[in-house]
Amino acid sequence: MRLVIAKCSVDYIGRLTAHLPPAIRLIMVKSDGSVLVHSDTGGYKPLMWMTPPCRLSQTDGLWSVVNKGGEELQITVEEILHDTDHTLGIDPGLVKDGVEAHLQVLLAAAPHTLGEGYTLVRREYMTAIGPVDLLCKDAEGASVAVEIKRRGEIDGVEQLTRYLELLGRDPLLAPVRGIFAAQEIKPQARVLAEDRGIRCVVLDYNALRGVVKDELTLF
Amino acid sequence: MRLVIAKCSVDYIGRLTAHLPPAIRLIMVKSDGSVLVHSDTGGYKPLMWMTPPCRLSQTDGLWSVVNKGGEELQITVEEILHDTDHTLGIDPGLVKDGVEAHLQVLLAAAPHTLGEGYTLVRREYMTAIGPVDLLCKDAEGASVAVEIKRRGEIDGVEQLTRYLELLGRDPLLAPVRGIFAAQEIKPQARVLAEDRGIRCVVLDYNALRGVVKDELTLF
DNA sequence: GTATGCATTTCGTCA
DNA sequence: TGACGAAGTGCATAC
Repeated sequence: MRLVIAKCSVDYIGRLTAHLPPAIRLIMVKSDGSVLVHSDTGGYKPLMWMTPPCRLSQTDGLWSVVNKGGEELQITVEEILHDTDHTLGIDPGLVKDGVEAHLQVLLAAAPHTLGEGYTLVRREYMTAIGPVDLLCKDAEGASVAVEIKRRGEIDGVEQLTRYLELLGRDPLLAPVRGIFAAQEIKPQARVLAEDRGIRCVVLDYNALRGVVKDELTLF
Repeated sequence: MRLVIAKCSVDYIGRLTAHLPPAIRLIMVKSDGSVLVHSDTGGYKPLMWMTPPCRLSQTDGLWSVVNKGGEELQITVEEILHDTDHTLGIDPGLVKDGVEAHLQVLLAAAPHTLGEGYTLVRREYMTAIGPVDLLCKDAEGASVAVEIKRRGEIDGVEQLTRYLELLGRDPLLAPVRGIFAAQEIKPQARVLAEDRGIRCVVLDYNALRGVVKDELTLF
C-alpha cells in the first residue's frame, strides 16, 4: 500500500463527471491497484476513488487510473508532502453477527413469538417470484407468510404483498395472511401494511436471542 | 490526519458485532475523530470504521473509539510499523454532474423524445405521496406521468404505480398513463411495468444532452 | 429533527 | 456472469 499526502486536483469521468479543486489530500494506492482519495473529514467514504480491477499510469504530475469500463480518475499532483510504501500481506476476513439472516434463524426457532400456537412450515419457502422468509401456520392451522427485515420500509410491504397475492392463489395454502416483522418499522410502511391487513411485529433482537437460548437450554 | 501502519486486531460492538484477527493494516485517524481501518485490498470500504462524531482514547496498545450511540471500536495494536501525522486543512467541496436530477432536467427540456407531440406540464408534480418526476401531455392532450431513474428496478415501477393510482383519481387529469424512463431497465422491472401497461423508455444520457444542446443552439 | 430517496452506492449470494 | 437484496449502508434534501 502506497500512502501519498499531496496537493492535488482530481477529476472523475465515468458514470458521472466530478471535479475536486486543488487541496492537500491523502492518496491511497492499494496493492490491487485501487485508488482512494481521502480528505481529513467526512467519515468512511473517499472523496473520489476507483475500484479494482483498474490500472494506474503516472507521467510527471498527472496520474491516471482507468478501469475496464473506460471510467477514468485523473489526479493532477502539484506537490508531494509525503510518500511511503508498505507491505501489509493478505487480510484474514471478518466475522459478523446480528444481521437479517440471523433474525430469520432466531424467528424460525421461535415462531410462537409471532403468535400463540404458531408453528413453522418452512424457512425460505420458494415461490415463482422468490422465497418467502418464513411460512407458518397459526393455532387454527391457517397459513401465515412472514417477511423479515432489519428495517421495515415500504418496499418490504410491497414485496410481502406480492408474495401474499401469489400464495393466495394456491388452494393448498389459501387463505394466506401476512406478518411484516422488523427490528424497526417506519410509520409509512406500517400504515401501508395495516391498510392491506398485514400485521406488523417489531422484533427485539436481544430478547429473541434470549428466548431461543432459553429453549435450547431446556433440552 | 494520522496514518498508522500496525499489526492489530479489531472488534466492533454496536449495531452488530464483528471481529478482525491480528494482521497488518492501515489505521487512519481523521481530524474530525473518525477512524478507518483499511486492508491492502478491497477498494472503497474500510474493514471497520467509526464515523464522526466519536472519541478516540488510547491506553497502551488498546485503542477505543466510542460514539454517542454507545457503539465501540476496539483496536488492539500489537506492533506499530509506521506512524505519521499530517495537516491537510479543510477541503473544498466537489462538483457533480450526470445524476438523476440532470436526466430530469434534460428530459423536461426535450419531452418529445418520449413520444411525438409530447409536451411538459410540470417537473416535480406534487401529489399527496410525493412528487412525480415529470407530468406531460401526449399529442392528444392526455396525461402521462413519467418516473425517471438512472437504473430502473422493481421498486421504481411500484413507486410509479402508486402515483398513477393517485393521479388517476383526479378528474382533471384522468386517465393517466405511465412511462418508466431509465438509463438501464432491469428485466424484472420491465416485465412488471409492461404487465401494468406502463411503457418503458431507455434513456441515452449523451444523446439526450446532444438533443437539448442542439435545440438551445436553434434559438 | 424526522422521513424519504439517491448512490460512481458497495457488497454479498444465488441461479 | 447477471440479477437481486441487504447495508454498522452514508448522504442530501424536503417536510
